[in-house]
Amino acid sequence: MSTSPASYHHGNLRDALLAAGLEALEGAEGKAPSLRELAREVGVSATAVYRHFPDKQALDKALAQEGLALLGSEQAKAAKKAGGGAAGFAETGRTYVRFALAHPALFRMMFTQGHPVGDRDAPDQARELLTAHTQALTSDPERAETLALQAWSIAHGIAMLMLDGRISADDALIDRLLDTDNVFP
Amino acid sequence: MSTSPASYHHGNLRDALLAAGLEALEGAEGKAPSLRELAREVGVSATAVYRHFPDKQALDKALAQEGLALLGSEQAKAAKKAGGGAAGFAETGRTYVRFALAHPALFRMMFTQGHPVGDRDAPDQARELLTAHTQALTSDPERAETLALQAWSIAHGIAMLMLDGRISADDALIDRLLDTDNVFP
DNA sequence: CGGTTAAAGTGAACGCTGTAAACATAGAGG
DNA sequence: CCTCTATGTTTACAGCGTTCACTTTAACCG
Repeated sequence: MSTSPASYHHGNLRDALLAAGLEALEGAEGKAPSLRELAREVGVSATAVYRHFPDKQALDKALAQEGLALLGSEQAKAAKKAGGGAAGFAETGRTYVRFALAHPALFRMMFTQGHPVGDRDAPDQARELLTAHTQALTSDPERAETLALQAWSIAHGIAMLMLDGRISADDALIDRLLDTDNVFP
Repeated sequence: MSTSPASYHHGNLRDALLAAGLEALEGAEGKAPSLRELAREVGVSATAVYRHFPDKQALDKALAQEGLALLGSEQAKAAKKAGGGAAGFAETGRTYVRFALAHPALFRMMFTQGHPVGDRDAPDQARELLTAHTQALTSDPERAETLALQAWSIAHGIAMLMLDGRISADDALIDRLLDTDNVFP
């Protein structure tokens, strides 16, 4: 399964670009990779990228969705490990913030480049988990949606403020702020 | 008090750049202005900027602090108008989110370019209001800090998610999500 | 008042970026 | 085997942030 080295046609440039992109987003704190940088990394001319993505933003969007899927799967795993229910729900929140701190550039990309509110065509496991969990907490659908958005907001707010260095990125602080005993009684 | 028109020395380039920057951040949704663009706007060569800011990031930082000051003053005014106390506190939250929606690019700049957690040398009225309000709610200092950071987080989360188009930027929704009856009982 | 000095401007140049256009290659199907 | 098309390449352009060497001008001081 070697990456066929010196052929004119790469084989699966698209996947290679996404892989290189994800890797680049992990290293070198916060710096999103340039299109040319990725092309160089993969060993291909810059304009070859345009055979697979209409423009740089499309590439970024694809990376964002990879990130979204990754977050969703991590949350699902964490919730399951915690035994589901309220404990599982709480764990998805912690996982959300920790994910942001572990992959800052990816996380930013996920929301900067993400599809807006009414966007179909993108499965979002994280979102599904959220609504499922809150719907289990109440029978009132509107109340469930409010809870969902409040929970999302607080986790997202903590994540962003920590990423931006406004509050210290401290694991104990995450727990303290997410402690839902008082927030969602 | 005319801006002396065609002199070699501009007079107060720094202020003019900041003003042009703030204006640019208002128009043209989301697009942060380039250094050259600002210089053009002010009628000066690009490199003149470097006499007043060491690099672009310093300019952005200065713009961010202008924004922070603006937010603080709007919050203070809103809190006062609401009569202070808990009602005033609630109003600062609403004002925070509305400010973000009214000045999206500025708001992003404020947090992207902002001074990190331990940064002195920058008065932050918004932050002061926050701690003052939460300290009035409880005698336990740690509890007050937790409340402050939770309140900040939820407001910031709502603001960012709305700016990024993840939840609809709806005024009624802001009130619903910030409704602290259940969040901070 | 005149001369010097330093602050505040200029233009050209560099390497980087995203993107368009015209051209080259190679693998698949008739 | 030949052709067509998907996928690559090279060249080019404008815009970006930034450096460097230079010019202008206002302010200070003897």
